Amino acid sequence: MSTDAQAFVKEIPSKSEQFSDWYTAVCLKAELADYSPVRGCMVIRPYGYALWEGMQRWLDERFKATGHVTAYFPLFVPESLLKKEAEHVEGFAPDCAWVTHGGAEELAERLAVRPTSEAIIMPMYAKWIQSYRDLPLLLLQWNSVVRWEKATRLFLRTTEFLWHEGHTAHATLEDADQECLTILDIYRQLLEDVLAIPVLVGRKPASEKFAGADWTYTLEALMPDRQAIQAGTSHFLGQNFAKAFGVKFLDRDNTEKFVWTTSWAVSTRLIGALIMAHGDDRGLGLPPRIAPIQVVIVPILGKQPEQALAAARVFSERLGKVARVRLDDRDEYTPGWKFNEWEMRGVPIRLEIGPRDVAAKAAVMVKRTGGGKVTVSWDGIEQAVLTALDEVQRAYFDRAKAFLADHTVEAATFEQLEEAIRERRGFVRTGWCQAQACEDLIRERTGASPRVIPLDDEPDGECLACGKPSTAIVYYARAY
RNA sequence: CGGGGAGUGGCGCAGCUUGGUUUAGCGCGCAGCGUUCGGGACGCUGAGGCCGGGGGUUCAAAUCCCCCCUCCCCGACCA
Repeated sequence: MSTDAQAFVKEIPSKSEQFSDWYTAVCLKAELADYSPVRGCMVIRPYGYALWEGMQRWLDERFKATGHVTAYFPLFVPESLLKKEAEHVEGFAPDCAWVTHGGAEELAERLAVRPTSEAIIMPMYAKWIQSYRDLPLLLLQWNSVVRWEKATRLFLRTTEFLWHEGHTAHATLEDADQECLTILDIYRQLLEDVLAIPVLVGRKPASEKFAGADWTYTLEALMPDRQAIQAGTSHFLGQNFAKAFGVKFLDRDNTEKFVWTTSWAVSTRLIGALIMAHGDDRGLGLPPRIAPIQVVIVPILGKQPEQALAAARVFSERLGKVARVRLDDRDEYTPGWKFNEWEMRGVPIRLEIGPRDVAAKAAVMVKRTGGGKVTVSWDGIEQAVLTALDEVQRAYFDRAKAFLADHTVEAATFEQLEEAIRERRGFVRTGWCQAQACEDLIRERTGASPRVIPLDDEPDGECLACGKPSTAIVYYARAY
């Protein structure tokens, strides 16, 4: 029996020793996703999709509260529209999937399957926006986009992926920039408060900005393999798209002006970040605020299952009013099997209810983050569970935050930066003169890219590449 | 896109080097019945496979040759 258990555990590779294999195994075994018959495209299974729905619900509430409304734009982008903004087409056209036929007929103009939707949305904005009274226009859509990636990984990079994309138009630069920052902070809250993933918040260096943007704000998280992952972006598009698509409005002063636009997104890639951030050798680990099942109740059935089952049902109903609860009353599996199964699926809290508990009017509670079994009495079990859920949420965040702190280092010299990247220390904080040549040199010599220029960090020291006084702080890392 | 590795019942694999006693096997899982149930239970019975696809070589191909597809891992580029 114990040897079987060991054999089973080995089905999930070690997270610390075989991170990539571990990641793939967890995605598949926890039934978050599966491979599809289409190259590069994954199937998001119900348990994985429930994570996405959780993010959607949380975000949608904030988007609505900040005045955004949801719309839907076409899947296809005519090539002529995609080409209107020069930098944009250069960035995205190489990775587009193209529709060339409708039925048997060849199309006069081929259609890109949207890699992002600016180019199909802007013509509509040109039509809808006439006056400053039409601004700001705050729209978003929930959709999928397609980018013909060469190498793919479940959730982290797939040919088609799900996201939302916000597209807003404003009368002034300041309004548009403020919009970017408002969204950025909503994203930060999603990452930190819900997904328990601490992030660095800032701007992208020019080389990493969105194709067609003036600047891009970003959230960068550090994964356990010490690679950075871009967790969300908010783009200040300036008047680039407005000018390319002729989106103008008549202002109060009776002069015609181009609008200022933004676009922003987070994708199902966040599910990948979530898996990597909190899982362990037993499988998935889910922060309670995003866990589709927060509490699983496992009755210990034994010879006289009725009593334990009856108590479990009562708990299920009571706790169901304050948390997302699953009663696992399947009689074809033993309790031990279920314990392992639900741990592998990352459920934050488990309650066991057996004959002993019924006799003592108690239940055994176990947190996914550790601490062993504790006995809780039936009275006030709701409060005990809610407290435990908070503790698990905090434990994940604290752990991730400590990891980030432990893997953020300073580099005062080029050699230190080189070594920190080579040794995969994580984020490396340095000064930078913001010259492209210096960035290129560092990229070439170390393999690291500048991930983020923090918003709230004053420049100090010198640029490691050229020795001139730095004009910005930048965090380097290897990245997904 | 380079460099490695892999495709054999649902999953994990063996068989391939040296083609033929292999009727393609093992473990897990699955179905039925019974016994079990506080950390991946057990017995009995049973179902399930044109060996990734296509071409070739041969009396004979899971096994040898060629082409293609897909996936995984390690690197270079992108949410």
